[in-house]
Amino acid sequence: MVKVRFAPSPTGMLHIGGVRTAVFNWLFARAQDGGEFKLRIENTDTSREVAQAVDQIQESLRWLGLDWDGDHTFQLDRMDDCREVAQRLVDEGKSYEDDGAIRFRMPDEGTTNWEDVVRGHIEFPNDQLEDLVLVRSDGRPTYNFASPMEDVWDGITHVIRGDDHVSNTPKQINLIRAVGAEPPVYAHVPSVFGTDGKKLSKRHGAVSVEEFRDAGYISAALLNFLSLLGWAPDGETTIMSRDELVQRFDLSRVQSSPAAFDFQKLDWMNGVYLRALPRDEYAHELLLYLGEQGYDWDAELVHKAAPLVQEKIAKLGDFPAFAGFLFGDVSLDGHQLDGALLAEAERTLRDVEPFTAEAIEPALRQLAEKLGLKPRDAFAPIRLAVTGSKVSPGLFESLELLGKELALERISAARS
RNA sequence: GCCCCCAUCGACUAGCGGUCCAGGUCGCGGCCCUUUCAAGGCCGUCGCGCGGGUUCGAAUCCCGCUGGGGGCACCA
Repeated sequence: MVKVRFAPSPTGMLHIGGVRTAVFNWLFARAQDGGEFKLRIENTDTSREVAQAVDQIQESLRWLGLDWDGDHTFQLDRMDDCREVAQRLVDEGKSYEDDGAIRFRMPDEGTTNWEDVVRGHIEFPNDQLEDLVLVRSDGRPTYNFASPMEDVWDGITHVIRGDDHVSNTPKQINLIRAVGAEPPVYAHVPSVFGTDGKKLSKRHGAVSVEEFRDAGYISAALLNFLSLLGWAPDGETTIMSRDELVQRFDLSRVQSSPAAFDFQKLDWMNGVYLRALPRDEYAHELLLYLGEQGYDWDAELVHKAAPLVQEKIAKLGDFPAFAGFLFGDVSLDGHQLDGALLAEAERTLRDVEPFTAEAIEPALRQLAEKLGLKPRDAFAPIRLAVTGSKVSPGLFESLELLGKELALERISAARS
């Protein structure tokens, strides 16, 4: 039976690099029958900021579908237990007081080593290991003490974490052995970089789960993408459902070299997921998203517009810019329009009845032909007049959704 | 400075001694389709960091170098 944990510290938003670690933990746990995934908050105080961060972490995890088992736990709650253990270690001569702090005596000969599931054999000379402070002089246990202790108490079998912890590991192993426990299996996963090879940070774009959500990525796509950052089931497969991910995930196949976060590929993948959605579900997602983002747009109209954009936008967040003309006035600032052509278009469209895409299309095509214009040239000014942009959903469908009255109004306004 | 780790197309990766003059995906370029933008179809571009070994044979194993990352806290 495996048991893993995700242990973020409640400082600010959940960073996407950290989330990737959570994803690996979760996939690993869910892949095993009865595997458990625990959420542990490594807090050292209980401020209001912490409470908020904890909520946000949980919300982000939930959104991604990374469910954890049982209640989340707080490191802070185990401070007394930690102090007790530290005292016992002092009594046993394995630790000692130093200026009011308690230090753990590291071995100073030989090596400490382990078989890392992703890195293989790792070995540290013990003379490199400094005596670890377990409890500060103010009585607060340190991270490098509390964290491994919690792993022991929680019965964690596999510690899957970022590779910035590699050099903490030998200290933690020695500590765990000193309290008479067996160290867990370790798997240190590589970090996530920006495309420039530097650590992923704000200037690369979105870095927190919330930001990706706000930008209109859908969770299934983000999960799929994150899973593939440092792991691949084979050389071919890229699109995998949640279930398939769980089924195929293999911790020992996780890459030992760092991966760069490619926003372009994420966009592509999000588009794949969006396009694959059944129409109604797509409209539903879109509506939900717009609501979350504070757009108070007519639901029926959004629903009708959805099929027009499904194939065209990669993120739900692109919708307002792409189809916003259906929900509010457009601005034609700085555009020079062919008045004569618009006059013709207006006249043509006035006679179209019913005002549907099927009826509009032949009418406008006929007009283009009559004027000796290529369709693209004839339609461009109309598109601009009606949508306020050179790019838009299909023109005929857009006209239909806008309605005859509004459409004619905009064309007329654009002429003057 | 010391310790640990990493190294295949621009990016994510497959590859675990011969089937690789290195495969897939994104991107990029071209063509086709086309009412714009997308989507789709076809074609193409681009890579084993360097130097030594080992071996009949190396992207694959070993050593060195170079480059990158992480750590060396009474931070987490």
